[in-house]
Amino acid sequence: MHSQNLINIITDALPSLNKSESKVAQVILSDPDAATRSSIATLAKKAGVSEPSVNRFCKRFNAAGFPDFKLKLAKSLASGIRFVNRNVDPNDDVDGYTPKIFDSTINNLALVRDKISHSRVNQVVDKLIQAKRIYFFGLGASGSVARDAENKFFRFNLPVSCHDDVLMQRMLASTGTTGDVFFIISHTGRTKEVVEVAEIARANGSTVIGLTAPKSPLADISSVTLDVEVPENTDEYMPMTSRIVHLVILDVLATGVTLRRGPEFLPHL
Amino acid sequence: MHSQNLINIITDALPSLNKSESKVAQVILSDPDAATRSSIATLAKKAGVSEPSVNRFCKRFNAAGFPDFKLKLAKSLASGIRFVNRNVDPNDDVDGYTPKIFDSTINNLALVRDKISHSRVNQVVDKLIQAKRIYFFGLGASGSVARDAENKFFRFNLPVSCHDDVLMQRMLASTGTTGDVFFIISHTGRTKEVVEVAEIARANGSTVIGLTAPKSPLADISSVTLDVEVPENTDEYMPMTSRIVHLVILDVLATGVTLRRGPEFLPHL
DNA sequence: TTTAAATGTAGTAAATTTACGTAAATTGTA
DNA sequence: TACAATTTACGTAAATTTACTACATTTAAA
Repeated sequence: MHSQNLINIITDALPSLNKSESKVAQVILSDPDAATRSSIATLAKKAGVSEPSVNRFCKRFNAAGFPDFKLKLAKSLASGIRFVNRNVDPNDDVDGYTPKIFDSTINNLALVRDKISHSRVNQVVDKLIQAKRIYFFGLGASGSVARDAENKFFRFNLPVSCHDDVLMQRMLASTGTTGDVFFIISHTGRTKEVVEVAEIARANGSTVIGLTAPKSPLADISSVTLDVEVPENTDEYMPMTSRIVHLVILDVLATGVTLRRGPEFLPHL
Repeated sequence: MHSQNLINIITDALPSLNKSESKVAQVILSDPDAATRSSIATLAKKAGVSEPSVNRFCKRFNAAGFPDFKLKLAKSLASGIRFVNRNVDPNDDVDGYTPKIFDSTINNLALVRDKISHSRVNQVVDKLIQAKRIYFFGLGASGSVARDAENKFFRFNLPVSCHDDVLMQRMLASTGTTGDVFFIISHTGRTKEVVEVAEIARANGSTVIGLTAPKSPLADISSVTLDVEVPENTDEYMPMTSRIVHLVILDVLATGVTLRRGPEFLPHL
């Protein structure tokens, strides 16, 4: 938990708020920028609550009062991230859907940036450096993530390979031994085939790293899990952003490995 | 155009200010953060001027009034920290490099979000819908981007394929005809082989869409170019973020195609 | 039914802005 | 250079808006 964004904090606290507080929260989240420009009276009216309720809301989030809260909110907005996660509308034109898709991706990245466990990242970097051999596994959309990872790590001169078909994955998992690392990427962590492969690998003493959803079957069976909690896709037109998050996490891991190994292992481009 | 930092604006305007205004400016510049937290009265006292002078100062800098000015100042302070593209330092530990890599990716996405030509996106969506067949081409890191695109568009039931080896690309380009769309992805747009493939495709009357750097050879030869101007990688430890930007642009295109074709073509998951 | 928590009302204090008047600076003219 | 005319800068005080506090009422929980 690094520089937590006020808007994320409010979103997280949403379920624990009482009636009038959540009304205030909704108004603020629906248009945070407008909130920074309005007075306590107008905001209270918009939310259908009294002015002191707004004030109490602010204090609940560690602000001295309403003006201080607005200031903090403004700072949160300044990061170039528009947190209002508007869904793609079937009637949207280019001007509509283009920024929405960018914003949604950016938003999810910011979320994971603030939530990802640094100690887990460190653990995984350890495992990758110690690995005799690294296998990147993924199916479907995660297949191209695995391929990207292979590409990147190969340039670092690490013993890697990548497989996106179940049969090959299963075969390799069953011939793996201690010292082999199976890096398994999955959005849901619930695909039967993927979990089975992980089970086989672990049964043979290999290390399994899961880049997947927390509390999923794959997460449970992995030696180390990198949890990626990306909100459910509520909108059918909105693309799956977990791929992107996975890619960036792999960038982080690659950087971690490079830094740990020192400059003499830098890739030659 | 991004709005310049308020602190820079004030510094620049310093010589053109009159007596009391420059007094106010100096107090604000000496400690901008304190300024955001103080009232108009305390600030006026500190500067040795009257309260309306402070108010007038704020209005001179296009603020509605003092509170609005403080808000803008706060944003400038926050964005100064966030937008500074901090590079990965060889001595960084996990807590250092992890947020830096996320931030760098997020910043680039925000940049392209604000710069991408919506009319170009529309043009490309047109071409993709009209295409008899779509080929996604990429080499190296762009190869996995191409694969991801194939995956996505395939689910929309479009006639797509993906190729990441030069020989196959060249072969397909030379057998392409009018109605075929070659979607070529390249970070630099300067790889000799990639440009050649584009040339061959165009010579045979096919449409070439370039997802690449502006003013590059590939951009020049493409029928339509989607420019991705991602700042040069100054830091050797910082991963290439253009891949991610490319993926998101492909998400945008896929969404555009889906919306244009209507709900009956929605992919079944 | 009692108690505690949540929310609202009304009054007050603080902060901000406006209107207006005076002083300073600038300009033009003799 | 001196002096009036005019503009611009600045401050005072009043008006207005805004935010906060103390207390009352409602609502929910025990």
